[in-house]
Amino acid sequence: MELSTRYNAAETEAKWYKHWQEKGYFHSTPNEKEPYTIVLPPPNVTGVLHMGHLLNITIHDVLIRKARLDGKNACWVPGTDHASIATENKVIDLLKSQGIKKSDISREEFLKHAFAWKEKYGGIIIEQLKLMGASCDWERTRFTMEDKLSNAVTWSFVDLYRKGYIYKGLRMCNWDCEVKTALGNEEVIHSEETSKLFFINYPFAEGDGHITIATTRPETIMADVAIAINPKDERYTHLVGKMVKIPLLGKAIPIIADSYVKMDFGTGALKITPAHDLNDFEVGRRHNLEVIDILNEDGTLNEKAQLYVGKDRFIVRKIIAKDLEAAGFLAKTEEHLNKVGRSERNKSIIEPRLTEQWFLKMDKFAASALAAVENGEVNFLPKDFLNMYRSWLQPENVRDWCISRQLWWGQQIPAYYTPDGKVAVANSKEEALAELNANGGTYQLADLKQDEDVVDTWFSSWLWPLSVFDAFEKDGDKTDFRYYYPTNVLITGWDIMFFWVARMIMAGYEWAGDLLGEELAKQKGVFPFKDVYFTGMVRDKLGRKMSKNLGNSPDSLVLIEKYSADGVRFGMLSCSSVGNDVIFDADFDGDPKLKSTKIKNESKVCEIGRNFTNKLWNALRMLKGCETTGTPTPQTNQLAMRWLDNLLQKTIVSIDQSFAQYRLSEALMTLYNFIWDDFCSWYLEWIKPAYQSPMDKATYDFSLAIFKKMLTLLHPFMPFITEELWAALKENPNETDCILSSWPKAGTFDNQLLEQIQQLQQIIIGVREVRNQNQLSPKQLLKIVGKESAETNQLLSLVGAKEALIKLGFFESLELSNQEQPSTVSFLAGAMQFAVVLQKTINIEEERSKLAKELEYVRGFVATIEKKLSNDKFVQNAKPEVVEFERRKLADNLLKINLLEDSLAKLN
RNA sequence: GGGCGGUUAGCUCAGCUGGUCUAGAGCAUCUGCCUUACAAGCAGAGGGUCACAGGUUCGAACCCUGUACUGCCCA
Repeated sequence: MELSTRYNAAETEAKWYKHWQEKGYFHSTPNEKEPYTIVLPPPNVTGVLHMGHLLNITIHDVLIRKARLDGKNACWVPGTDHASIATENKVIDLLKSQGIKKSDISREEFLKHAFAWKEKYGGIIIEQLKLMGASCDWERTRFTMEDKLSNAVTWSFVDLYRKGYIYKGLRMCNWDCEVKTALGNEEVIHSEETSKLFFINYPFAEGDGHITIATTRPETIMADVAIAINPKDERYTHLVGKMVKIPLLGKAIPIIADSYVKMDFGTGALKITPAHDLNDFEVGRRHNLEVIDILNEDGTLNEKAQLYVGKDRFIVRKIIAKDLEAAGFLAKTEEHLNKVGRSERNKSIIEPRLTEQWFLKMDKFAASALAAVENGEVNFLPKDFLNMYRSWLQPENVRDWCISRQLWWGQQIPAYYTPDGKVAVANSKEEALAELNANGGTYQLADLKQDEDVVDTWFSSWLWPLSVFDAFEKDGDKTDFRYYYPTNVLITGWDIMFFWVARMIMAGYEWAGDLLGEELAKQKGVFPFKDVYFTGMVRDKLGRKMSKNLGNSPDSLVLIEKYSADGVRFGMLSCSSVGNDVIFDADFDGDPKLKSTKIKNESKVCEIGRNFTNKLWNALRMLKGCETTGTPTPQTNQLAMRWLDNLLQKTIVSIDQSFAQYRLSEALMTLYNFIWDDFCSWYLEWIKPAYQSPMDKATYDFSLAIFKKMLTLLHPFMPFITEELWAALKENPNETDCILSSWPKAGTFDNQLLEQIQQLQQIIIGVREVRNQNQLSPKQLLKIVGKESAETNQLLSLVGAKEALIKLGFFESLELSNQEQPSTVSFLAGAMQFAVVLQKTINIEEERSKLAKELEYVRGFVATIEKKLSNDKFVQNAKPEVVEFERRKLADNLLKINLLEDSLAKLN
C-alpha cells in the first residue's frame, strides 16, 4: 500500500467507523467469556456534544476497547435520557412558535408532539458520539421513556409504595413558576446575588410609633402573619404581644418572639410569611400562625393578596417599593448580598411553595448507599470523593426525595383516585380497580382518574444499570441481565454523585438481589457497578466550568474537524487525571473576563495528538518504503532489536500497571514516549539503512512486528490511526482488525541491557551537545576518543555497540586511549569520559569554566550523599537497598570528580 | 459560618508506600538545522527555596500543626 506524506484523518476516521459498525464489532451477546460492561450515563435528548462529553466518551471508549483487546466480552450500552423539564421546555417553545399553547391541547396531543420532537432531534448527540469513535453497542441503545423502561419505573413505584416507602404529603417545596412544577432539592442551585434590602415601618395598631423590619421581599407583605424578634433582644422584648398594621393593607398582626431571628441581621425584627419562606413556615408552625399563600402557580399574585392581584411578583416588588415610599412606610433601602435559588435547568428563580407532592422516604436507602461505598463493594476513584458522598448521605443531611413533577413529559404516577377520594397505587388502571373493589367497593373503570403528575427524571435514571438489561421485565428473558450485571465501572462527573450515582446504588441494593436470584446475587454482588471513575469538570483557563452561557466552551465538532477524533482524544486525556478537573488549554480572542470575548476553537494538547498521528504515519511510511534483501542481519541491528524488545516489555509492564489503577493519561504518555522517543528517534535511526540501500529481512520483519504491538497498545486511545496502519500491515485480508487484536502480554526484560543502551545514548547525546556548542553540522564526521575504564571497556565489548555509536553519532572513528588528547573537548557520559577531537583550537577559558561548573555541581551532590552515609542512624535504619544505592551513587560520582579534576588539571 | 480538596518550571500537569528527588514530562522560550519517513519535523540548551511558617524523622514535595490564596460541597 502506498502511503502519502500526510495522514488524512477525516477520510480515514469515517471509513473505519463505518467498517467497525458493518462488521458488528461493537455488538455484544452473552457468551462463555468474561463480560466487561459499562452503561453510558445517558445524555439528555436535548443535548449536543460538549467538552464534558468529549472527556467522558474518551474515557469510556479507552476502557471498553482495552477490555475488548484483553479478550473480554465488552459491552457498552448507550442511550438517552428523556430529561422531563428540559425537553418539555423545548417542546413548549416549538409549539409556541407554531402558535399553539400547551394549555390549549390535551396531554395526549402534547405527548405526540413531544415524541415527534424526540424522534427528530433526540438522536443528534448519539450521532456526534460516533464522531469520537465511541464503540457503543448501538443495537442496545435505550431511551428512558421507551415502553419497557417506563414499565420498570411504574413497577418500581408500585413496589416501593407497597413496601411503605412512598407517601404523598403537603410540604414546602421548591416551585418553578416558569415550568409550574415542583423541583427536588438538588435541582435548585443557591448562589449569592446582589439584591435590595428594604427597611419597612410597620405602625403599631394602637398609639404612635412603629417597628422597622428588613426584608428582601416587600411584595410578600400581604402574606405576613406576624413580626418576629429574638427573645433575647432587649430592644424589642417589651413589644412582644403588641399588634402592628401591615403597611398599605392595614391588617393587624402580632409581634412574637422566636429564637430563629438573628439579632444582627437588618433591624433585628423580621416579618413572618409562612407561605413564602421555609424558615418562616417553621416559625409559623411553632406559633400556630395562619398560612396565607398569595402566589399563583405562575408567580403572579392571587386575590388573597388583595393588592396587585394578577401581577408578577417581581413587578410587584418594584411597584410596592414606590407605593411604600410614597405612603411613608419605606425607611430606607440597602444593597445586599443574599442567596437566591434558581432552577438548575432553566435558571428561573425558585419559590418556596406549599404543595401536595409524592415523596420517597430516604433514610433506609441512604444508609444502604453509604454502606456500599464505605465497605468497599463499590469503589470510588479517586477515594477523596468518599468524603463528599459521606456528608451527603449522613442521616442528618438526608431529606425525603420529592419525586413528583407537574409536567407531562415523563412517566405518569401510577396512582388512581376514586371520585370520593380513595387512592390505589397499581401497575394499571385495572389492577387499581381490582384493589379498590377487593373490600367490597363497586367502582367502575371510568370512575378512576390517574394522578396528573409525572415522576422526576432521576426516578427513571436510577434504574438505568438494571433497566437497560430488562431486569424488571416480568416474563422477559433474563439472560442479558444475569450475564452483564453488575457492570464493571461507571464513568461520570462528580457533580451528579448524589443526583444519580448514589441513587443507582440504592436501586441496585433494593432490587438486584431479588431480580438476580439469591445464588447469583451472592456470587456476583448486587451493586450496580464495581468502580466509579469520577471525571472532573472541563474548565477554561480561568477555572470556570465551560458552559454555553459564558461562551467559554470551544465547539467540540470544530475541534474534531481540526485535530481529528484521535487528536482530540489524545488532548482530552493528556490533561486529565482521575477526578481532577480539566483546565482545557484553548485560548481566548481577548480578555477572557469580558463578555464579548469568545474562546478560540484551538488547543495545543489536541494539536500534539494530531501531530502524533502524523508521526506514526510517517514512521510506518519509512519502514514500508524499505526494500528487503536476504543479506545477513548486521550485528548492530541485532543489538537494536534486542534492546527494543526488552524496552517494549518494560513499557507494557508499566502501561498495565497504569491501567489497573485507571491512570489512563499516564499509560498514554508512557506509550507516547516509547513510540516517539524510543522507537522513532532511536530505534528507527539505528536500523535505518543507508539511502537507497535495502534492509535485511530479519530486521524488517521484527520492526513491523513491534509496530503491530505498538498499534494494539495505542488502539484504545487512538482507534482510527491504529486501525488504518494496522490495515497497511495486514499480511492477508482475512487477518483480524486491530480492534479485535490481542493485548500484548508483558514478559521479562533485561535491565542491565537497558542500562547499557542508556549509556550508549548518553555518549551520543554528549557528542551532539559538543556539536551544538561548537557549531558543527550534525553529520560532520568526528573523531571520538574515550578514556579507558572498566565500564567503557565493558560497554564497547557489547557486540554491535561500537557500530551503533559510530552510526548514530556520526563518528569518523571511536578509540579508547589513556593518552592526553590535544585540541579536544571532553564530556562525561555517566562516569565515562569521552573527548571530541576538533579541527580547530579550542577556547580554553570556556572549556575550563564549563568543567568547573560541572565539578561544583557533582561535588555538591557528593556532599549530600556523604552526609547521609556518614550518619550512623541512616545506615542502621534505612532499608539495605537504599543504603546500597547511595553507596553506588557515591562511587559513581567520586569517579566523575576524578575525571573532571583531571581534565581541569590538563587545561592548566 | 461548617466541611472537603488544591497550591510543584512562564503554561498544563506527573511525582503512588517518606529514601532512585540538589524534583520529572509536554507545551511555550532560546540556539542550530528544509539531514531522502515526518518542519504536523530533527538535534540541543536554559528555566523550580515544591505557596508560606513551624514541627516529626537519620531523612520531607510527600506525614503533623498553623497561615495565605484558590476551587468545591453544605447551611
